[in-house]
Amino acid sequence: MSARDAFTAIADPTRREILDLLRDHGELMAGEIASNFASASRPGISRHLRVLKECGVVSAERDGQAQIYRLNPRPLREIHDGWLAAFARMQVDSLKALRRRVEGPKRRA
Amino acid sequence: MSARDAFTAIADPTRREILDLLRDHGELMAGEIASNFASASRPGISRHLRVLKECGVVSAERDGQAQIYRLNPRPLREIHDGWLAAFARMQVDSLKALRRRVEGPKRRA
DNA sequence: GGATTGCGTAACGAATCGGTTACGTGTAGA
DNA sequence: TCTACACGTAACCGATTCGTTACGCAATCC
Repeated sequence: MSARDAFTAIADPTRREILDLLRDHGELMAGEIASNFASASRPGISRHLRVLKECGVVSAERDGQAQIYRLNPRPLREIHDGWLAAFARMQVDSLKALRRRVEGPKRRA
Repeated sequence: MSARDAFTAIADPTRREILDLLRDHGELMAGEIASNFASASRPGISRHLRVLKECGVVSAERDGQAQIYRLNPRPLREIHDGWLAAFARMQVDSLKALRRRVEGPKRRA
């Protein structure tokens, strides 16, 4: 159970879809979430939900027999504002790229 | 060769470190990159570099016997400005959370 | 030409992943 | 209490991941 961080959470496309659903609907029962997927069975979704919970991007609450899942956007925003921001700020500087292409590979010691 | 997207690229902590190095140094030889890791051997890093290249977040160029790697920030910025932005915009609305805690779980049909 | 350097690849193994079916458990309702 | 429902978990499977060591190949240096 090593790398249970938000990067792991969003690495899988099915989990990203789950997060999309929760973002759009606010909160959803486990079954409601599962019924949105033809690509995976209910137990499969259940395990994705557990992973998402372990990664801290989702929280669950019992309500009778229902299990209500809710999004916790904080870890995602931390990625957005933290690690990823440093790369998003980089301009793709096509001038520099062009010069590289014209002049050929930069010689180094 | 299924999911070779930028989400896959950044899922692994070693690959994130490689991207950090390239962001800080502009461009690096494969060996220079590998020498920064005690946790992985040179062939291991070489394969990470291949994955990063397949994910489109890195480009490589031959220069003599050196292989020069360079960052391509565009896919990362696309994640930042695209999918992740929708979650980053969500405020964590602690008032709503408090109300939920006070009133108990929201009853649903 | 022969040795050295830089780097990729093949082959292998342990661990994890993502899916399945079958089952167990707690709550709701008759 | 008996039944139905919602959900999680166990067990199993094939595929992938991430690390290793051994090797091959092209370029450079003497």
